[in-house]
Parts: sequence; C-alpha cells; structure tokens
Amino acid sequence: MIQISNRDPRPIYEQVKDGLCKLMVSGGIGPDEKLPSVRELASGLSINPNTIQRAYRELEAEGYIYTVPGKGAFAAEQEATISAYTAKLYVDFDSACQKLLAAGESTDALAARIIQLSKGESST
Amino acid sequence: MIQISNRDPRPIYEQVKDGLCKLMVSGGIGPDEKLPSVRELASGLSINPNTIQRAYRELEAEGYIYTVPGKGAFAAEQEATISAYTAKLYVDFDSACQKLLAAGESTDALAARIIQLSKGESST
Amino acid sequence: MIQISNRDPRPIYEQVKDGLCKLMVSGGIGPDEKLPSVRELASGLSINPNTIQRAYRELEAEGYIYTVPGKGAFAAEQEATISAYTAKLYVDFDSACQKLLAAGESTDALAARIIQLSKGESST
Amino acid sequence: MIQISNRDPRPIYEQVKDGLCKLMVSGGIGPDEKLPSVRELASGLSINPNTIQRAYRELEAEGYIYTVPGKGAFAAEQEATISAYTAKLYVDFDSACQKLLAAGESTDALAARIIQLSKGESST
DNA sequence: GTGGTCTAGACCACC
DNA sequence: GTGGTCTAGACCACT
Repeated sequence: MIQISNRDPRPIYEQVKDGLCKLMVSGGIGPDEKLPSVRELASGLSINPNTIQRAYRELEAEGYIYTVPGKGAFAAEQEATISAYTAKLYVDFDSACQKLLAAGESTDALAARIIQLSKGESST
Repeated sequence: MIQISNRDPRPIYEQVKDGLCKLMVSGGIGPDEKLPSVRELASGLSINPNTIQRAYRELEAEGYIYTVPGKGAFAAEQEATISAYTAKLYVDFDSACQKLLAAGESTDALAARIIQLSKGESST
Repeated sequence: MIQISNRDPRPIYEQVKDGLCKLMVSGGIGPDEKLPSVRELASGLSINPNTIQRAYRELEAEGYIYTVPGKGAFAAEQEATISAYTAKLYVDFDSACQKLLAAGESTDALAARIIQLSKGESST
Repeated sequence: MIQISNRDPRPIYEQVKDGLCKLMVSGGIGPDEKLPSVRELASGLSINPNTIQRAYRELEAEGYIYTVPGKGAFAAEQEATISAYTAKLYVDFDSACQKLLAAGESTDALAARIIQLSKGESST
C-alpha cells in the first residue's frame, strides 16, 4: 500500500514517513493499531531496514507513533496526528497559492481548479 | 531584490533560479532585458560566481533566458516563460490540494483559505 | 573505454557524455545497468570528479540515465535513449549533407563515400 | 545575405567566415571580386568591426581571400577555395556518418536520406 | 568586460 | 560507499 519511487527526488525514508502518515490519516491504520515491523516493511518494500528504522524514529519524535520496546510501533491518537499532518500540508498549500497569486492567477481560477480536482481524483 | 536564505532547504542555485523567475514573471525584468552579470549578482548576494552560473545555465536550458557569450544573459520571451512557470507552480498546487482533500479537508475550506491569502498578501 | 582528448575542441564533459552515450547505444551498457561511479570514472580518466558529475547531471536531465542518490547512476531504457541519440546525430548529418550539396557535390558522390566509410570502419 | 544568429552556439566571427565562404563557393562572389569592406559589413550586420576584422584575417590566413592594403579584400581563386572548403565539409560529413553507422544505421538509410534532402531542400 | 570550463578540495545527506 | 552542493581560484574565448 506504500509506494516508493526512485524517481521521486525525496529521500526514501521521507517517502516511507509520508506513506505511513497517509495511512494513519485516511484511517487505513486506526489509533493504537500496530504498524508493520521494521523487518517486515523492509523486506516488503525491498528497502534497507536502517532506512525504515529512521522513518519510524522520526515519526515517533514527531508524535505520530509511539513504540513499545519488544512489542512494536503503534499509531498515536488520531486527533493530534491529523491536525499536525494537515498543518504541514497547509504550509505547502499556502506556499503554492501565494506563488500562483503573485504570478497573476486569480483566486477564482484556483478555487475552480480545486473543485475540478475534487471530482476527477484519479491519479497519484 | 532576490532573497537567499540558508534556512531554506533548497540549494542556493535553485533559490536564485526561483528569484529570477519571479522577477521575469512579475515583469521586474522585461523580455530581452539584460539580467545582472554572473559576477555582479554573485558579489551582490555574497555567493560564489560558480553557483550563480549554474543557475543561469539551467535557466537557459529550460528556456527562461538566453545568453550571448561576451555580452550577458537576457530574458526570453515572456509568453513561453510565464506559461511554463505557472504550469510548474500548478503541479505543486495540485499535489498540495490532493493531499489535503485526501486528508478530509473540504473544498470550501480550501477556497476560503485562498481568499484569505489573497488579502493578507504582504511580500512578493 | 572512453577516450578523452585535449585536441578535441569540445569541452571534456561533452566528450564524457558522448562516450557514455556511445556505450549505451552500442549495448556496452545495457538498460538499468550501473554506470561507473563519479569518483571511479574521474580517477580512471584522470579528470576532476566535478567534471564527470556535470556530464552525469546533464545526461540525467536529457533522460539518458537516472541516478539514485547513494546508490549510483543507471542507464535508462534503451528505446528512448537510442532514438533520441540518433535523432541528434541526424541533425549533424543533415547539416553536413546540405552544405555539401550546396557546394555542388552530387548525391552519388556522397552515397559512394558512405559505402566507402562503412567498409574501412575501424574504431567503434 | 549573411545570416548571424545569437542562438547559434558558434562565435560570431565563425558565422561570418562561414557566410562568406558559402557566398564564394556558390558563386555569389566571383574570383578576384571585391568583398564588402569591414566597416560596411559591420554596420550592415550590426556587429563590432573588430569581429569582422578577425573573420577577414583568418580567411586570409587560410587562403580564401587576399587583401590589398588600401584597396580592400578580394576573393581568391575559386578552385583552391572550393576544394579546401569541401574538404572541410567532408570532415564533418565523415564524422556524422561514422557515428550513425556505429549506432546501427544502415548505409541504405543514409543514402536514401541524402536523396530526400537533395529534393526538399527548404529549411535551414 | 562577458560567459564557459576546469581543478581542487571541503562538507552534507543518503544508504 | 554513493551522488549533490558549494567555495575558491585559475584559465580561456569572445566582444
């Protein structure tokens, strides 16, 4: 369910973090549900376990998950997770909007595009 | 007129490219107008000339400017420049929107935020 | 396997690009096969690593190779590579032919010369 | 009659040399005919006279023209001029052919292309 | 003066 | 180990 691409300029561990975040936010992984183990995910995605480890470590530091030594990693409460995640997304959103507005695009054009996107949501 | 920040995770040459693009798109530099020379901009921004040159080289490869050896670099025709630039910006915009929509945000919330952004627009 | 000559008026990074292209087109390097690392090739050819890296960067920008940070550079799919490469070569070919025809040479003379060249073909 | 382009990567003086050679070879300028003066050509092409001067200097060194101090520059005998010029062109032609043959193109394909070029000689 | 290339060597991020 | 960025400084070609 997590997509890793070498053509993506982002480092692998970030792609892993992003994939797990999406799963937790969209409900694919509920609160307090166990995440796949490092080894499991590593072999499943054909990625070095160290890379997965780093993703988990950072996710924990950012509060998205908590790990119980000897048991594994678990999704944190969704409320906090979601609000933190969407806050991050809004940073990118604001940046993109401001650049487009500065480039002369109208607010109506952007709003129309959003509606269009919400309908034909297919790729990516 | 171009802002360089080492807190920005992007490499310096990309920040320079972005700054110049903005200037050309917003009309700060008209078509066929001369851009600052490599050395000039380098000393102005306290950046190594090689770094500036890389920005110029890539801008030329992407069609934003054309350079005449011995004379300097000049802005290309705006039509192509602007459409290519906004197309790029829309890629980021679409990506941000899709993630937010996937995270459960409503189209109305995004549209409202755009209007809010268009009002409190401070810097270019 | 790559020949660099300072008698060649072309910059070194172009000679490197050309050499690598030839290798990939002729099958010396198959699709998805790993290219020599930047440092390796640099020391092998007694060239500064920065110069090699520029060649790699441009080859990637032109779609001939793709590079995975931390892993190395790999040859792209051959189909696109070959067609793009021969298209480039035909540009030079056409230009040379047109000049010769304009200078009064006959098509038969050129055709005969091609056959002659195809026989006395020595190096790759 | 001479075309100068900033988009052409070749230096201006080479483009001027090339333009004059073509004129002499194609008969636009007959043997012992006077070439335009440096100043004349410079103002006509909106080019620095130094650049024209360099083109003339090199053409003389290569035997294409001869200059009579106080009188101007004149085209040399056509025989020698043409053979030297076509010899140069054949170097490019051979190089282009060899690369294409090495890339797997057939001699027939090249011969066919030449005939095609000789008919629809329009652009460039 | 301009841009273009090259070298040398350092530092960083990722795997 | 890998590629990516940046600096410093030199040299060349063109105008």
